[in-house]
Amino acid sequence: MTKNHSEEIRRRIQEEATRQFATRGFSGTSLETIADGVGIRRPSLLYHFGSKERLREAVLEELFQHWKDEIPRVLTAATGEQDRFDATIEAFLGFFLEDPNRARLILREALDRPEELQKFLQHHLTPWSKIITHYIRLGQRLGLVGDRVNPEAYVIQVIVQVIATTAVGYVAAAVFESEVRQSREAKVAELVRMARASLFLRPSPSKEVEDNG
Amino acid sequence: MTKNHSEEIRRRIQEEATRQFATRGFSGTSLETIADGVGIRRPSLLYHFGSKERLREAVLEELFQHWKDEIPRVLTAATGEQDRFDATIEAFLGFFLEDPNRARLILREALDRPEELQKFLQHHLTPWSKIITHYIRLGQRLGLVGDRVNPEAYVIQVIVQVIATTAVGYVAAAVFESEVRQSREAKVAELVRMARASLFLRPSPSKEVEDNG
DNA sequence: CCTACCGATCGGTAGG
DNA sequence: CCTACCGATCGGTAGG
Repeated sequence: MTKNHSEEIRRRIQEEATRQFATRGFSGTSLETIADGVGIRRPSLLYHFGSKERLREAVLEELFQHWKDEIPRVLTAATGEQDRFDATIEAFLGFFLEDPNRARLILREALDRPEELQKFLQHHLTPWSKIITHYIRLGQRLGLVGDRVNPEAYVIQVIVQVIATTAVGYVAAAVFESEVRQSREAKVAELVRMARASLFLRPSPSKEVEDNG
Repeated sequence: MTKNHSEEIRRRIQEEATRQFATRGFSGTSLETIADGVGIRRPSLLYHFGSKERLREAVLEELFQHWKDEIPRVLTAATGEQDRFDATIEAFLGFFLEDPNRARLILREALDRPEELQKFLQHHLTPWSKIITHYIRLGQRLGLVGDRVNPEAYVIQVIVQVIATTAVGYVAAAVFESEVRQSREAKVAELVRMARASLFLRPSPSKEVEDNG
């Protein structure tokens, strides 16, 4: 009884905190405005999360856990080279498009606490990024991927690109007047086109391509 | 005499504020720590810049002015298609590589005050970004640039990529262990390679290419 | 350029 | 889950 209600209010606090931390930043958000958003008083919030710092940790932990759960589901799915590329980048993009605040939180962590984010990336993402570079090198041996591609640097660039575009891409779009301003879909489509065109040697190979003589 | 000294201390305050705003954010920085960094007291700082908000405006104005001055110098220089591409992206990248805090400040503005940044981009960058898309369309007519390139979306993606990579690229590099971690140069080289490979149809055309029959 | 001081807001605690 | 209260820190002002 009490427990269900307590978990529910905890969830609502964490949800509100996620939104406010993402849009105004950690130091730009006060516990007062979070409590207001939930409809309770600040000391009540502090009963559920002992301190502002603990609330921040809970928000990030949920985000990272969600991300970690998503990765293996994606990488183990697809089969062919092109297939694998499509599935990976679409799932990766989809995760952040589903809620751009995820990308904003990560970008803010990269700016505010770079060392801590690096530790998380190193411990939880390294095995998976190594798998991706392994497949890129396989593609190079098969003659599908250009030799001038630097697999590690390529993966880093795509990660940065996906997160930055979903977080603040709409702001950058203001370099054009509204008549030609690009929709979110157009920007995402161009991102995928660029990632693909700068990886594969041929524009859109069929799945059976195996002979490169 | 007094004026020279006053201008000098103003410069030092602005410099220190630029560094602290970029690394800790506007709301994460107190006037006290800025004054400390300069070696004066907070009320003395407030004599030069009437308020924290005015200091922020001065910091951003300097950055934006510097950027605006740089653009025409670059775009009017180069001649050929490939030349123009190299000169533009190198100068654009160089501006942020020279001081990554510039990229961090812009990224923070995009997160903290998106509407204001959009206004700046719209008023001061639109003419120049239109020139770039004009040249991309010229390249498409000449058969040098692929038809599937969306000129506006491409420009937006490259802008986002350059700023995000120079601001926080080194953090993302932690997805690999230190043995294979990429140097700044490797990441920048890959960024340029990706931008080029996803724009031009042929890998590295010679400069004299003008006949597309 | 300083010291001294201001009200407002911050995160957090006591006690119920 | 609340009211009442805490010290610390915030940006900013007075006055010299």
